[in-house]
Amino acid sequence: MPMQPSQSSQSAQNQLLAALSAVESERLAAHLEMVPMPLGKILYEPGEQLEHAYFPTTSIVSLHYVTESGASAEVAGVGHEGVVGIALFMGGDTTSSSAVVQTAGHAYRLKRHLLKEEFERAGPLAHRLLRYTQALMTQMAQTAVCNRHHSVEQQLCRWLLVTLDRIPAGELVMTQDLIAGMLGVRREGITEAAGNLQHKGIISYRRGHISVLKRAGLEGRACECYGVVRKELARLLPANSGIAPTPALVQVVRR
Amino acid sequence: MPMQPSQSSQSAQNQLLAALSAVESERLAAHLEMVPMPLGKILYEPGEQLEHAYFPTTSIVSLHYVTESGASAEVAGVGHEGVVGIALFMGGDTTSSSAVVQTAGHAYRLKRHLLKEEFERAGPLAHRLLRYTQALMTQMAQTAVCNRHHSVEQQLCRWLLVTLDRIPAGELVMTQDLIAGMLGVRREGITEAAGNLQHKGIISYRRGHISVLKRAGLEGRACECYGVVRKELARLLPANSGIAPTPALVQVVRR
DNA sequence: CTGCCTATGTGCGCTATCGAACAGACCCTC
DNA sequence: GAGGGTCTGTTCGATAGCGCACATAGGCAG
Repeated sequence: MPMQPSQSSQSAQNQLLAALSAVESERLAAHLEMVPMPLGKILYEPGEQLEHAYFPTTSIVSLHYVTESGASAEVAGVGHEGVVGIALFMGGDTTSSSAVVQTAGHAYRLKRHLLKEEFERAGPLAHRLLRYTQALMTQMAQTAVCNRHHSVEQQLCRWLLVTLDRIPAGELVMTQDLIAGMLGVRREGITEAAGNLQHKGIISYRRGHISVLKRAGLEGRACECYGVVRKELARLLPANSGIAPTPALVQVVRR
Repeated sequence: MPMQPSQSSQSAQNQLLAALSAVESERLAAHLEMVPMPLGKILYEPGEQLEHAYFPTTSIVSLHYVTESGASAEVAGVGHEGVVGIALFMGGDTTSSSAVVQTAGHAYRLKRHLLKEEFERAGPLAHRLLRYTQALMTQMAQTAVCNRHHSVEQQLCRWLLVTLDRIPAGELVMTQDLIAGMLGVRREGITEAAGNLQHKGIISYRRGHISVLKRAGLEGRACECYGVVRKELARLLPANSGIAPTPALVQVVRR
C-alpha cells in the first residue's frame, strides 16, 4: 500500500518521511508500505539481520536489551520522530539490542536495500537520518545518566512525557508491569510512584490505561533528562523543515 | 607536525587512521597534527562548537555528562580504536555531553572542516566512521544497561578491562576518585571494590597506579557488558581491514 | 629531612530499591 | 451474571549504595 503524502493526517505522519523532498518522495513513495504494529511485536532480536526499516506513525517502538540473567532495560524509544533500523545505513546491519512495539499503532516500512540505496545517494534524507541518529545517541547517553542518578519517580515522569510526545491522545494504553520492564525496575516501584502521582492529581488510571491530567506536574517532577533529549531532537531536526509541525509538537517545543 | 605514517610505531597508531587508503592518507596526512593530551584536558563542553576531531593514539578520552546537581557519569570512552568528534560528521556539530582526557597521552587532531569534507566524499574512511559510530552507540546502550543492573564491582572490572584494551602497558595511572567520577559512584565504593580485588590478588596498586595482575580474574567478575561491546567493535571494525593489527590488539580480540 | 597535600581506608546511620508473597479489584469471556 | 485471569495495591525483611566524618599513609616540594 503506497503512501499518500498529501492526504494522510498530520498525526499519522512520520516526521522523517514528512520532510522528504519531492524527488525523494517520488522514488520512495511506492515502496513505503503501511503496516500495523501490534503491541509486543518483535521487529528484530540481537544479531538478527534486519529486513526492513520502520518509520512509526502512531506506534512507539522500544529499543531494549535483555541481560543474561533476564533483566531488561530500554536504551531508547522511537516514535513518529524517527526510524527503527539505523544499523542498516550505519553499516552494521544489526545491533546487540532488540526492538519491540511498546504502543500499538502503525508504521511505514521500507525494504532494507531501498533504505541503503537512498542513504548512499547522500541526499537530504540521508542527512536527516544522520542527524536523527545523533539525537538517538543523545537519548541513549541520557538514559545511561538517568539510570545512574535519578529516582524511579523521576524516570517514570520522564517516560510518561516522552511517550505523550509521541502519542496524539492524552491517554496511554500501558500496564505498570510493562512500564517497569521498560525502565528496568520492579513493578512495585512503578505502582508506588504512580500511586503517588495519582494521589496528587497529576495522572489517573484504570487497569492498563493511564491518563495524564496535569502535564506540568510531570514536567516538574521529571529529571532534566527529558528536557535535554527533547531540546537536542528539536535542534537536530527542526519540526518545520518540510511540513508544518503538529499543534501538539509546537506546544512541546515551546514549553 | 604532520603525521608520518610509516615511521610511527604500531602502538602509537589510531586504528581508524591506520586503515586509511593510500589516497585518503595522501589527502589527510599533512593535516593530521599530533598533539599531547594532558590528563583532565577538556576537549569540549556541552553545546560548544567542536573545532577539531581527535584520533587518540596513546590517550583515552571520556565522554561524560554532568547533571544539574553536579553528579557525573561517563556514557562512553574513546581510545585508539576511535575518534572524538562524531557530531562533526553526523551533522549536529556539538553534543550535550562533554569530552575529557581520562588517560594522558597523544592524539592526532584534524580541523573540523577537513573531517567534514573527507566524510562527504563517502569514501572508505566515511564508512569506517559510520561503523565506528555504531560501535559507540553499542557502548552507550550497554552503559545504560550496566548502570541499571550491575554492581559497582562488576562495573569496576569492566572499566578496568576496557581501559586495559586501550593502553599498551599493564599499569594504569588513575586514582580511585577519578574512577568513581567516571562510573558515577562514590569514591568509597571504588575503594571497597578495589580493596576486594587487591585482596584476591587480581590487581594491586599504590597511590594512583593500578596494576592488573590477573586479567582473567577481572573477566570473570565483570558483567557481560564488557564482552558485548568488545565483540560488537570487533565485528564492525575488524582489525585487519587496512593494516596489520598491533600485536596487543590481536591478543585482545582473540581472547 | 620535614611538612603538607592528596589518596586511601574505615566506620557509621540512612534511604531507595530489591525480592518475594499475598490480597483485592477490574474486566473480559463464556 | 459468574468465573477466572490479569492488573494493581500493600507488606515485610534484606541489601547495595549514599553521605558524612575522620583516621592513616604515600610521596613530592621545599
